[in-house]
Amino acid sequence: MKNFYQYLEKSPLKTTPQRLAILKEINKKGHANVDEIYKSVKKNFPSISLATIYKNIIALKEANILSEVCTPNKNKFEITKKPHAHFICENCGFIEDIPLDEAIDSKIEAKYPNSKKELYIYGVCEKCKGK
Amino acid sequence: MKNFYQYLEKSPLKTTPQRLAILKEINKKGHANVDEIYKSVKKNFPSISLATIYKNIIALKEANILSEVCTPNKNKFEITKKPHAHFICENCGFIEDIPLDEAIDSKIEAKYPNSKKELYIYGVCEKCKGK
DNA sequence: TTCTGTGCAAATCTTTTGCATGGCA
DNA sequence: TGCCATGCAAAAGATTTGCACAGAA
Repeated sequence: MKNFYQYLEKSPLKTTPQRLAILKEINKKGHANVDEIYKSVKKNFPSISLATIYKNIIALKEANILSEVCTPNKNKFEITKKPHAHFICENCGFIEDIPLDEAIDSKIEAKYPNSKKELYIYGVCEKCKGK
Repeated sequence: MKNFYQYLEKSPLKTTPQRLAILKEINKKGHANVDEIYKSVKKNFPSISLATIYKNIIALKEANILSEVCTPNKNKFEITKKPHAHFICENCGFIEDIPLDEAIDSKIEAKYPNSKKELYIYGVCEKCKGK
């Protein structure tokens, strides 16, 4: 379990209960979109506003605490971790982290040094296959 | 230069001047977002409506004639070609097709057969570097 | 105490929908 | 001619903004 206090303290952002709640929720889900974050955080934090979610997602992304996963449907957010690839279910939108093959990573790095690499693999997840 | 008539004739979609204009515009730009497509097509086609652009992008994607490139900002569309990677400028949003390394491709294919692979490399384009 | 963050409401932007008319096959 | 596609206008959804107040440092 991460210590989100430290994440925020090391950043230029102030530590607020709202920010901690947002980070906790994203961490719990692994990946979540704006609406999912809003609805979940609101349960334990009824006064929170959607504008606060948006403003904080932008701020937390700029502070590199959050990363955005872009899909044809809703974009989702995750806690920034070491580089990895994503498996995305074309049916239900489920996102799963998968290790980024070291050989692939260094091959790209050789050609595009210091670039951010995003590898998305689209398919149908086990749950949806079973239906 | 592609023959967009044939693309449409081979699909379940009817060939209309609007669809041809949309495809021609995307092909010309390489990659374009909804608004760019609308504004450009409107110049030669003043009566076209934004709803027509949206409806057709969805239909053309389903017919696999168009592909979507997902970025943290506006999503863009391109004519579906053989698999390739994308370089995306973090500054101006410019997208450039880059060859998908064969070794990388087959490595992923071995692990995730028949999956759609999307590799995005983020950096700063030459134009923006020069500024 | 200072200055950033929050919450609300309104504004703005984006995308979708319904329906009458037009036009491709 | 039959149906799909278009265009318009309205609706619905998503995101941003301004401002007064609250709260972290």
